[in-house]
Amino acid sequence: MAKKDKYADIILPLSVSGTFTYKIPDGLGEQVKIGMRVIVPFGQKKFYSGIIIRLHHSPPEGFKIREIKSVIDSFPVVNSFQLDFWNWIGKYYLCFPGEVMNASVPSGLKMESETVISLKKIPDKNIRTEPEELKLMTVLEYRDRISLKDLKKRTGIKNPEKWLDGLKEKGIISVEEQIKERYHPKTETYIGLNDACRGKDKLDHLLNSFGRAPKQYNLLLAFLNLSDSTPDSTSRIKKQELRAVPEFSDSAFRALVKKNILKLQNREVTRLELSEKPVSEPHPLTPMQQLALDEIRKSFRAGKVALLHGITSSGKTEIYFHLIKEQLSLGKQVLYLLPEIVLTAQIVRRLKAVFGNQAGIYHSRYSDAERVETYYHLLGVSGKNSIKIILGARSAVFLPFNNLGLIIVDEEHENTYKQSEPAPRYHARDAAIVLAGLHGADVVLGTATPSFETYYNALSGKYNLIRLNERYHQIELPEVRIVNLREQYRKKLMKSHFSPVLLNEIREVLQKKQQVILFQNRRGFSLYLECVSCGWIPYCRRCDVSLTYHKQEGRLVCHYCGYSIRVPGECPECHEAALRTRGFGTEKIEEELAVFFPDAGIVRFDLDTAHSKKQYEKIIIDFEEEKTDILIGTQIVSKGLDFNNVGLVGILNADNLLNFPDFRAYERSFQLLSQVAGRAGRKYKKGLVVLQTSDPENIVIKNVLSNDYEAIYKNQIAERKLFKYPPFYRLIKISLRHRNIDILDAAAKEMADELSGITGIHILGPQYPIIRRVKNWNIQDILIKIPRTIHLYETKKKVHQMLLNYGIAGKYKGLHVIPDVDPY
DNA sequence: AGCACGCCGACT
DNA sequence: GTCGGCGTGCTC
Repeated sequence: MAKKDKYADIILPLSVSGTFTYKIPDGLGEQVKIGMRVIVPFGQKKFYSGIIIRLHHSPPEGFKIREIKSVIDSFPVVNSFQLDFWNWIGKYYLCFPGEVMNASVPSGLKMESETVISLKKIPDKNIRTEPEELKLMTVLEYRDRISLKDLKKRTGIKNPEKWLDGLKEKGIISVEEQIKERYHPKTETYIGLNDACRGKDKLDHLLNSFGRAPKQYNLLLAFLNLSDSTPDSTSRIKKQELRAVPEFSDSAFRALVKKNILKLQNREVTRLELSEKPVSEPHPLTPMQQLALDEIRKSFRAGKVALLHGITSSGKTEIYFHLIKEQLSLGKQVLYLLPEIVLTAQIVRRLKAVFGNQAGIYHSRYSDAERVETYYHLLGVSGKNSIKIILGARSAVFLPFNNLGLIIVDEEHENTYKQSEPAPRYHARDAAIVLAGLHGADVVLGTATPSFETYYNALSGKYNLIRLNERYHQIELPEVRIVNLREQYRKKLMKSHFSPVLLNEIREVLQKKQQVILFQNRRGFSLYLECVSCGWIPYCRRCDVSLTYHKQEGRLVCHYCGYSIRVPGECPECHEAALRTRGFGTEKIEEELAVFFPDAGIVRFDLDTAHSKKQYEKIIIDFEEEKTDILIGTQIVSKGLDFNNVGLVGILNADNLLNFPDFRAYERSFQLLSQVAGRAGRKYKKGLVVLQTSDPENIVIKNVLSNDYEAIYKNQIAERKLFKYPPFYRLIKISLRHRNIDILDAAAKEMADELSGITGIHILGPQYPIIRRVKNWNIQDILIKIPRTIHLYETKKKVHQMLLNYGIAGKYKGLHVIPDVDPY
């Protein structure tokens, strides 16, 4: 009786529904385990690394089954907690397993084959060849192994397959699929003294033998010095250390190696900055903080999520540190989530000081290799196992934890926790709560301005609410002064975008040697061009937006698709006049401020100027060390940066924040404005906030002024209930895209009709979004509202099935259907 | 997601 | 007439 064949269900990193089943080759039956990576053939020529999620004996029917090519790992790289978590993400956020895998596994651990062409022999020159063949050969003779992609780029031939087939037939080239490993451990070369040269006698003898090679003699002496050696034992030193000494010469070094006096050794080293020892303790808590900590513990014992509602600078971080320490002493892991933007040197430094090499960092500004190493640390791979705490951005929820005791979600209300592109469109705060459930771990949500969903959960008793109302060192809350823009414009008092009040206060604060932060919401503040004569405005060819003027490059750029053109010399429409700039950006404010305050150090802080981790940190450190006086920035400046000497925060225009057409607009405005205001007046000093708006009577502005979170919450929660929005209803936004607008409209209408057939749910739309065309894709949105009273997963399943049918139905070919659960 | 196959416009 | 543009369907 032949033994039963084994099969594996495998997730591949693709946006397709379901998994793929492969046969496990007889010899590999014992090796493969769930969670391991394997290489499998896919389609005509490709190979991918996929992850095994199920092993079984039932051969699938309906297609020819192929075999796993090889097993990559000797241990699972995805554990069972992760697989359960992936499952939930897919089910809740209506996305495919491959999409979840893509978000979870660092790209350094993913493999994909590429076509590689190699030159086998140089053909006879007098053979008649086509010009394409000649071009290909020229490149191939220069680089005799090259990927198909590169070859296409270098020759400019779009479809070289035909010519390559010909060359292959003639035996000139060979074509193969090659799988590249992307992650390589970092190594450093260490230098040691060869054993044969050890001992005083041998060394003396050796040193005397360099009569005609003084450079080698000096270098060896320098090495012995550096390596702090006795004649009998020399420690190894890094090659780069030796290279730094003045005696170093490459030829002498090579000679010493060749003579077997020095020996080289490659050692794997970490890319992570792991400091060995903690150098400080968590600060002792104030009585208020201690009280809060006790309350948090009480919530944990009751199995509830703790919401720590602490005003700015009430010292939430210190409470976290005490909680972390507790978990570590229990041998548990901790996940500490922060919104991307706040992951600055400040908090990283503090965490490392207190927890040493037990603390690891994980976010998108880290390199691929660093991410793989952190991932391996959590898996506990060969010697890498020190990390117990992860400080990370949203994607850190996917790391291979196996023993989580606590998850902290700081600045819980931040919308950067929600991923909107690409799938999985998950919310890290919500996902973290589910993840904690899988591990039996506790959760703390911390914020000064809770999201209304979270606050609702706290008031209804689902979460436990803990208030922390006292500011550190009894710093007083800043004074907020409102400037009525409409009135100021009417009285012609405005100087560009600055009211006299704001300019005066800036001047005064600068005189007191204090610093200023100016906040400006980016939306609606880009610079564009307009024809002086006919009013024509340059639009993107492919998107429904005007192009933004970039002064430095002298170009007009589309912020949605990247399309860019040079600034035309005259209006292309009427040919009568030139174009002039309209609107204003942070650059312009910087320019104007420089005129008003020529002696002040002004710095712009937005995604353009803070591109890399380095630039970003430099701006912050310069401001911290008071090398700059005025910081102008977008939302970036509102996020948890602690500065000590900010006398004034100016909000240039709150209007377009308030007028944004979204049910969360007031919630977000309040959060943003109070967070920005909170930057004013740290450490013993009361600060001032100048808020410019043309709508001073607005309820948000009123409550920012009185710092009344409760009031704005009560107002908005009533509206949410009335208009059927979260937290009373769950939302799914379906975004439909099609090249052809008529097909799109028809599909959207039919889908909305069909969706309304599902019992219990409400449909809004279809409607066009604000930007109704991006990259030549026309867009329509349908909003589904699901009441809390009906079964969520059954409803979602029905909806998802319907959506999938639209994707393939013959009638609406080419329709893209993108579900976004709990959209922002 | 990539890759192949297949059907139409624009150049030799 | 061919080349190559893109739209469509499929991958265990």
